[in-house]
Amino acid sequence: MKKDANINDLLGNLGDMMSLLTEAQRLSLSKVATLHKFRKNELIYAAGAHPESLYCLVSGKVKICREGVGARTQIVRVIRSIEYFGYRPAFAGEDFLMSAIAFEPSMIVCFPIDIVMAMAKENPLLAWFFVERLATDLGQADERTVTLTQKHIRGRLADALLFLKDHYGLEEDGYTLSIYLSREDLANMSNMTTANAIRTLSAFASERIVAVDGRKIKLLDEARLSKISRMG
Amino acid sequence: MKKDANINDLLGNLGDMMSLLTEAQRLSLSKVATLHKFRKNELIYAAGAHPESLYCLVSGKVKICREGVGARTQIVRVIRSIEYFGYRPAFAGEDFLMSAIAFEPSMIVCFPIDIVMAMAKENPLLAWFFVERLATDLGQADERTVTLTQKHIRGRLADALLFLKDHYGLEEDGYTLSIYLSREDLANMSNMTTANAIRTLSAFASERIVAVDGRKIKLLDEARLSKISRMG
DNA sequence: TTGTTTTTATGTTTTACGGCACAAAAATAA
DNA sequence: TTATTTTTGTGCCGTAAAACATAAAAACAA
Repeated sequence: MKKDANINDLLGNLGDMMSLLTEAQRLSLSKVATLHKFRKNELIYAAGAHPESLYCLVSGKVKICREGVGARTQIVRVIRSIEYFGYRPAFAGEDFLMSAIAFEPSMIVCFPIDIVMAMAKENPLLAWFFVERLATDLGQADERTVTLTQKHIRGRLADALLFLKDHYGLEEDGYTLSIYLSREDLANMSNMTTANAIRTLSAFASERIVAVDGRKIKLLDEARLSKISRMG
Repeated sequence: MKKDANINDLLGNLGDMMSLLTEAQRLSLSKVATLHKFRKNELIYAAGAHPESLYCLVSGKVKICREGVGARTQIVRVIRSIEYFGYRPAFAGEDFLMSAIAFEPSMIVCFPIDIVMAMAKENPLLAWFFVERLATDLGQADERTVTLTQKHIRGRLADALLFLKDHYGLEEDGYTLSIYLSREDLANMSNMTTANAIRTLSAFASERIVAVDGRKIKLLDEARLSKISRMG
């Protein structure tokens, strides 16, 4: 984790949340904000740690994951820029349940979470900013539980691919997912073994639903994917 | 759903949230609050409906559940008195994803959700009240996903039993769960078929981990249950 | 370059759990 | 009471997906 100096250039771009603050709050937050760089696969925070910061991903991509039974990892959420994360445990009065790891080189601004919490308890718009995000995430978490427990392997992988498209988008060609994941990460998103992620992705490729070139995945037939996601 | 009159007696007991309001807010909310009674298994709200109310369970017990793939129901959350529920979808700008159903005869106070939201956007303590609850629920939802997807049947049922104990408590004898669920409900909490819930509960009984008398379940050996929950 | 680790790929075996069928028992209704 | 529906309890069978094994390919290091 490398600390950097030119942070004030960035604070203006942390948009949605910053605009909810009073001038005084914005100023006092900017004084305690710190900028950090993470390399690919670098740990940002670890499950079990005590939360100290509110994180804002400025550039790059981040996964939030949980070690489950017998070292089986689950990717629970993924973060894109510009998105805030890492605040839930502090708000619930808990330590981190999840770890955050950079998918790719990432720049992150950190704010002391106790300061943010104190501000939220005085600034209803800031508090409501988090209400909306938590409410949305909770809905997604519940949906995800149903998906992961009730759909079959093909449906779960189809869901993961569509989710990645929705979240990180496509490249200029309009087909290629703009995030390149290992088969293992794909498996950890879809709650299956790596071997099954490989097999199922190959099956999709041979059915011309996707095209695979290493870690590049082209979604050739989103309608089929949606159907697989819904059906089985 | 039967509407009732003696609501003002109750509003004083809706404690934690009410105490966060200004005098004016408390007064104006009390004017629009309504009291409703639900019989056992009566629907309180249905998935797909547009949220209109904030619900507060005054007495009774409620399950929040989701119809999954092929009519397989999941019990996602359970509500005890006095607890607020049904606010998430409105806060996220969504319709209900879940249905709420009374486990047993229940009394519920309803407040118009748009009024509550308007108040929260002006009253940071009220907003923070929901932040804390949403943050806690989100943590539980994520944990639950790992449990349901990675643990085996015995572990999942053990979890459900311990969860029910934590949430609804025990009767005076110190052993009997103070909620009587059908095997089907137990299955829907643990993500398994009814037949497997019956089988596994019988297994626990023959191992003297629990004692079963109809729908009454005594937890004889919580340590074993915790161990089963952790191991598999 | 060559060696080493990681990732991808595919085949085989095993098993946990769902699906189905069918009683017995209990709850509810007539 | 008797009839009917719902819930509980077991057995058996099929299968989806994990576990295991092994090899090829790619990435990375020396």
